[in-house]
Amino acid sequence: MKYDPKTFENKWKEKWLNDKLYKANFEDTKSDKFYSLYSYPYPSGAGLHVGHSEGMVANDIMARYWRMKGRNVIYPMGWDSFGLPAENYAIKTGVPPQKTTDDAVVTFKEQINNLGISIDWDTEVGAHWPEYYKWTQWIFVQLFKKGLAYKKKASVNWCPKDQTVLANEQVINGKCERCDTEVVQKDLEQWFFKITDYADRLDKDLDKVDWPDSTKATQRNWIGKKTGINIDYKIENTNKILTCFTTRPDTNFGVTFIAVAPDSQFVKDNIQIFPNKEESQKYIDETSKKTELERLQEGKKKTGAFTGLYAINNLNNKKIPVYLSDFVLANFGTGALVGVPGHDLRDFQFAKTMGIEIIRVVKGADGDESEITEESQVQEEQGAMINSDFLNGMNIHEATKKIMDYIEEKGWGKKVVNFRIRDWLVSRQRYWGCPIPIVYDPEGNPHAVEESDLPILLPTDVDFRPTGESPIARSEEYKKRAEEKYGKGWHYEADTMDTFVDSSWYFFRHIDANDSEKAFDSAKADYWLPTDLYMIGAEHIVLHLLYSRFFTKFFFDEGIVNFNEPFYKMRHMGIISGPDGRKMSKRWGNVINPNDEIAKYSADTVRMYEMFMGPLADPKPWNDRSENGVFRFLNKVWDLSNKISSTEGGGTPRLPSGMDDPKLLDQLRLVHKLIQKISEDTEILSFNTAIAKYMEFINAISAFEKIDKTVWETFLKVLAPYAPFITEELWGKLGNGYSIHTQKWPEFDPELIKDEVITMAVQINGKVRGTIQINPEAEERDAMDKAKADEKINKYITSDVRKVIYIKGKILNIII
RNA sequence: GCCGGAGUGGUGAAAUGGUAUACACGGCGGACUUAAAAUCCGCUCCCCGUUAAGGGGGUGAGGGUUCGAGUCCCUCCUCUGGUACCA
Repeated sequence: MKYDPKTFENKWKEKWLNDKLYKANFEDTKSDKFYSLYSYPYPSGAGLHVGHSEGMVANDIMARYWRMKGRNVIYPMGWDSFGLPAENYAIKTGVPPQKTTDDAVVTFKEQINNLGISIDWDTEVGAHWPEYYKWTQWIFVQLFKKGLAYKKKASVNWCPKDQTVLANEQVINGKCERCDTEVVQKDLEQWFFKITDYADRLDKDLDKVDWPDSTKATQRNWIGKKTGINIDYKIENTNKILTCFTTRPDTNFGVTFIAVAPDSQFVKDNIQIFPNKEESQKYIDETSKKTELERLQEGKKKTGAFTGLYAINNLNNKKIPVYLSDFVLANFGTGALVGVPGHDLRDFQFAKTMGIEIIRVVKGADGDESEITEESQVQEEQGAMINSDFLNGMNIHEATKKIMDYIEEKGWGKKVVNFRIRDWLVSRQRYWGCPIPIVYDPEGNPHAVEESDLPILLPTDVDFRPTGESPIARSEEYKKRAEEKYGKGWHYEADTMDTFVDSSWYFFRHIDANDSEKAFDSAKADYWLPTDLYMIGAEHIVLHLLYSRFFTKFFFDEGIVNFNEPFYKMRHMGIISGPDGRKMSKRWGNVINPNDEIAKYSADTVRMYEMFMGPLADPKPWNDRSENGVFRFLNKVWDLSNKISSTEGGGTPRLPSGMDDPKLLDQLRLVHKLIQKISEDTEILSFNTAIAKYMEFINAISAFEKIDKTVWETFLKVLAPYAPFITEELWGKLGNGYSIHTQKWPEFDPELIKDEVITMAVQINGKVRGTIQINPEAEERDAMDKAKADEKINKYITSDVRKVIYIKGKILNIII
């Protein structure tokens, strides 16, 4: 009979589901556990794509492997089901987001099951389920109570097309990450989470986790920890102080101006006393009209206005003019900077434009001490100090230390650490999200909704069309609900939460998904978390991780959990491009749908091909022909099952002692080596090489007339995590009880993986001249004898042997 | 600019400092077939050599460390991901 997956894949899928074969054991809190987590997908109408399946299969192989190794495994799945696409679809078609989403979830589940992904569906969660978002709201309330959720009027990024606020992280080059529309600035009352309180820990604790270095670097970059000093400058003829943040106080003798952000607090407070008040106001008005994009596009072209104020540099009592300029950011540092045009490119550009003096305080390349007139002379990163009084001669790093201490001693400033990261803006003026559990009294003061009154359900009587105001503000039912509950004039917050709030804690809910009393059980969380393998697309490495880590640390501080990092080991799957090498897209017609591939070949083929394509993390193109190669492999596996010798195997494990059949010994050697290699490769997620080893095994074993039954059954067990369907089917056909997936992972016998002879390369002066057959444990003398006995090698030994390098089992190198 | 990652056959890719190119695809030749598909067998880095026996070269470029380098170090080039008036 031929390999015909259609006759059994569906059967096993149904049976595994009905039997709940992959149920996590929540009673067990002692065994080693394995939490296999795939970043919960957004259930889009397009269904599962090959990127999803790639990550899910990787998680699945690990889950299946560790189950067979005896660990208590949880492999949950959930839905990132709030968000813009469903809402935009509703605006276009009138179909409620609820329906679109629920339909998509059905499709996703079906597809996941078709691939044989071993999900415990009892742990399913969905961001849009009231029983889930009740607890998202509960978390908001906890943050609010601790002062970590707060409201403020802020200049925010506004997308005119989506009609909503965007987080800094969602603005790419001044454009909306979702629709590419130019983002504008708008002043609005918004809810924020105070993630900046956690900035230092978010940076430091990256040392604890096993993540790709690039991911850690990106996180660190985003957090942007900067050590520097805030220096106070007296403003001449006033009692005002202007504080500037700098990381390079070593260059302070080269300061020739101060620049202040036009929208900074200092300017707002003191514009009245600016000698050049009118000119300043004009500049402020001009710059406030610019969009983020315009500001960026100006690039090197600096603009500014002189305030008429002068600050005093305590170091040398020099008068420094104070300017306004929009290259200074109001929300970094103190919103003001000391300008050192000789040693900062931007300061140089500004000084040139405004005609400000430039002083060299660091020697240039090759000790250049000449006047700085060209951009290329601006020395930033290294060098020795000059024109700097007591700092002269020191390198910039020494000088930085020295002057920081000096300024602090004198009381002119204070060392500080600054972060690039901003508080997390969570308000969204959209419908399809988690309602913010805040109610306003008639005076407009916000109050947290009582925990017993959660969840605040999303109203259904809304008009989805965006107007810039949250759609649920126009719900009559929502208005009435608040007034009935709290009295006339009271109303609920009409904004919803950023969907990143939903996804920042879903992995906590998975381990206690049906708890109606609390968000999750602490003891369960302490047992199951942190996750043991988190697969996530490289596109999520900034926001989602930062926010999830923030929540985890908050829970830790609240005493809810005893760990402070949620994801121990994390890996990324590389993006799969179309067969033409281009990004998969409807536009190019190169989208591969896992469903079609399953129909064409089999679920096992799709699984194994996706793992065989290359290293998990690498980007790689789809290749239908290579996929066919994996299908051929599975066909061979199927066909070889007909070569089982039932008389020889008999189901009793054989040991090498007393073995009389050399062929059986050879087969045992093959399969035990396979166990070893597959275990190794699987544990380090080297799935592509593991599959190559299955293929080598099949190529080698097919040379035998008959295959021992025990050997074959061992092979099936070892293949089971990668190809769950065919192995289950063949396992049963050989008369074994259901299910192969609950079998114990075979252990290899160390005696059987040793080679008796290996082929060793022999080098003469480092050049390979031949090979010898030798026992890997043999001594140097044996190796030399064998080498000399080999005519091809011996003919190169033309003079006295000066030195011999012999490494057992590796190499013989003869130096003459 | 800054921070990552990567450059190996026609292609996807393998190689704890130890025979570079495993495994697979594709290609070529053969078997089976009326034929095709499927399947099976052989060859397949480049150059010289008659197809052989033999050599020689070769992992983006150039240096270095080493008995020995795709792998480690330095300089550079290219591609790629992220990020950017962050003081």
